[in-house]
Amino acid sequence: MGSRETKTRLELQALLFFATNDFERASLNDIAEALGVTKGAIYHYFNGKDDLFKAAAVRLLDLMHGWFAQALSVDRPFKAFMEDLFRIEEMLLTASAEIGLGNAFSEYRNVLYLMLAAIKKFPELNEQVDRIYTSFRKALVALMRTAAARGEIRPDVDMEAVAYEITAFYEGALLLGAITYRKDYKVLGPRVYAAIWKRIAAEDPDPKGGEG
Amino acid sequence: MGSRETKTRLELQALLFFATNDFERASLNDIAEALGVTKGAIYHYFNGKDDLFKAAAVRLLDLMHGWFAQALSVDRPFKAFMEDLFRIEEMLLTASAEIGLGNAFSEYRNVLYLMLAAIKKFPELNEQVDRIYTSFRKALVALMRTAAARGEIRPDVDMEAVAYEITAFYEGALLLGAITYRKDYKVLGPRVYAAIWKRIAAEDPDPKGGEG
Amino acid sequence: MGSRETKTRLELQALLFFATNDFERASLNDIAEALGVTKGAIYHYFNGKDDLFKAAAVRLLDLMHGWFAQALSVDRPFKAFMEDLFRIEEMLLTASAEIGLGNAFSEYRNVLYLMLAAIKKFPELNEQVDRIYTSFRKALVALMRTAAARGEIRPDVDMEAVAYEITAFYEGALLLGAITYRKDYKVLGPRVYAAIWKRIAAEDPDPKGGEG
Amino acid sequence: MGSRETKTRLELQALLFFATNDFERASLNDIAEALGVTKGAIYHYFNGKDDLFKAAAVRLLDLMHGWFAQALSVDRPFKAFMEDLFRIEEMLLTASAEIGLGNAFSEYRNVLYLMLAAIKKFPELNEQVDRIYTSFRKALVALMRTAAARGEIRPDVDMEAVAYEITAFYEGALLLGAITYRKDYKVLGPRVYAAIWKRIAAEDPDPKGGEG
DNA sequence: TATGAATGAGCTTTCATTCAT
DNA sequence: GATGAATGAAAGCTCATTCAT
Repeated sequence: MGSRETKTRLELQALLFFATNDFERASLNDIAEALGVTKGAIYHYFNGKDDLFKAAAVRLLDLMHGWFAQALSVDRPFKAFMEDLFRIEEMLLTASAEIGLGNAFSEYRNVLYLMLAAIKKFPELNEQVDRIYTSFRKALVALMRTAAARGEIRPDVDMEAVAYEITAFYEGALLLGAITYRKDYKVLGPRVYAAIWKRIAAEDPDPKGGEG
Repeated sequence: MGSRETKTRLELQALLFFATNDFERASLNDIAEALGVTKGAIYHYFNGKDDLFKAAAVRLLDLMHGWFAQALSVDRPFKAFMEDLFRIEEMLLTASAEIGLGNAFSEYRNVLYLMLAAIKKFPELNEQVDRIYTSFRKALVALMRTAAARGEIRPDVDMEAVAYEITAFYEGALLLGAITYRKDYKVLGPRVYAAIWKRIAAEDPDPKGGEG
Repeated sequence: MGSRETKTRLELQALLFFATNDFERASLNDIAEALGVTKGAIYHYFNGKDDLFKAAAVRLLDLMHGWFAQALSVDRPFKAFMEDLFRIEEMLLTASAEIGLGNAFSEYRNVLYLMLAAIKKFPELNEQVDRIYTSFRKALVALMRTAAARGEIRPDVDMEAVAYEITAFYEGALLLGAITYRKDYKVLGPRVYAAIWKRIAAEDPDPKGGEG
Repeated sequence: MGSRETKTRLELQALLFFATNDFERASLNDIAEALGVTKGAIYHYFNGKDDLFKAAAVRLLDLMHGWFAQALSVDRPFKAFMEDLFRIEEMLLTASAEIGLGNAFSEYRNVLYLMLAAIKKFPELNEQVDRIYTSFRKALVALMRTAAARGEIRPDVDMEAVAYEITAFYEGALLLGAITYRKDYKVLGPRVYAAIWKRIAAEDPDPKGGEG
């Protein structure tokens, strides 16, 4: 196996490891063992512990970018997209398994903690994170434009605000799930999106405007 | 100065320190210096580095609980409350200064990182965190009930879902601010809340239902 | 309670504590707690941790001296004395309880370890230990002289050698009990002493000289 | 030099060091310096200070087992064996030098202290110690059987009791030498064994049964 | 390309001792 | 007489990193 492939493999395995192990507390011995290689091998491919972590984090951000892009690229009704948002863990599992990461990301919490740890340690990653969320919001706006053109949603919607609303609510719901261990978002998330949908839908299905 | 007061002072000073210094990366030497005591003194009051961190985290959660409770206890129009939400950093600054914590919490990001680090390290804190957010949402529902009784908002609103929506969006907006360093929430947050308000307000100020 | 009495009490309690706790591993905090006083109080009466230990050890040697002297002072047949030797733990228990030391010395092992630790730490104690064993052997010889005068044992016995034999065998049996946790001495000790007795008794009860 | 050899070397050197230095009082810095390696190297091979001590102690017990076995394996008259017992320090010196331990064990006291400290600290070593002394006694009994078959000692001797007597007296004599610093055993030991020999010898050289 | 023994700086922790009260 | 908060020196231990092989 060539050098490039080995390095990639190590990055993915490290990502897998850091999904469930705190970077600062893990020793390079632990990491090497988890990766099935020796410490020396790690120093062949990376400039040290920090470098390995950063490489793994960059790879995570790349993967997230791909996952988000893929989730938004499928052409389908906007409503269907919104309904799918909280199937994130299902999506993560499928995506993880596809690239050999197993079920390390079966909990979004792991992704969130890992991302936050990486950003805190390498503030320069903020740029990349920013790009991910900016493009996510841009893609949402694009989706809404298409949906408006198709007559799915009203054309006078403040699409930028709604895109931000969806993104922030989505992240917030996952964050609350991460810090309280209650997956309220599985139940309440769809209800909230239904309300948002009602607000932006082209034809109000309930002329009286009542909720619930 | 008695033992109890000193311990409390150390906890608050540690909280202050951890607001801007990563716990795992800080050595006990750094911490002791920042606290103006010797390492031995820390061990006199705490069972070690971790114990000090946990004590500081518990104190933070207690403070957050108090801040939230106070913010929700003032009797005023629901709309005014919503408009105030994103003045969090102002509120934090005032509250911090009051208890001698200076401006360590001038950025909510610091609070968020600290809280997440503490929860990851001490999962048992989840219970306390859960209590904070649960009571926050309950207080929101109570506020809405009062508002409905006063005729401010529509009585048929799914208050539970709206409370969750506000909480999650709020946290998500702050989280996005933390990981991207863009304070979009200062601009977009109020716009989103305006849209939510329009949806639940007793009298629709825009009979045509358009946004923006 | 006066100062002198308190000091004596502390020494005895420390002895009690060191009977089951290794001196080097015990912290002064542990000791103070076990003694029911504060560290400061210990420094009132002693010059520090080592000084306390030495005082306790000296007290132990004094007690041992007394126990040995008492055991040898009772006027009775020499054979009876030998038969009693391995009732040491019974004797220790009685003696300990009498001076308020409870059952800390229910195992001779504890006495042995404590004495060895003290001698190793304070080689000057060797003199006192030497005196104890020397006087034990001298008392044995005196007992044998009396016994010979009474016609209990043969007058041509090499009393010094027998005294040494008894002493060394006795200590050796207890040592083996301490390092192997097998109390063989309870069974085999009396058998060995019976053989020794047969050798020194005035009238050979078994003219054929067979053992067992 | 391979790992296994280095570990063994460290264990033997540690044994050498602990023969004359109290384990609890010695710092790991002292030990590392004496072993000619860094503290890190010690942690490379052992799980800490205690682990190193235990490894050294186990090695000592192994060596003792070997020494005892060797001393008892030579086929010669039982009397000659008994006469040799108190040449232990000579034997130790020879054996120590053979395996590169120099003259650390020129005093049996050192062996005794080390063994007692190890047993107190690691009670699980008792099993191994027990095996050593049990096999010592068994070997003594076997020697006596052979001697009886050869007509050296009387066949009706209670061999088990005599084996215990010899072992306990031997250990006791060495213990007294250790705690009083008087090597009485060098003079009195042989005299006592002479008396024992007279008791068990096949032909009583002194028909009148007198001692000395 | 890969190893793992060895390092040493710096970490967390312990604790006998002091001293203001 | 007695306290216990505070100290600081030194302990045991960790670990990223190096380097001879």
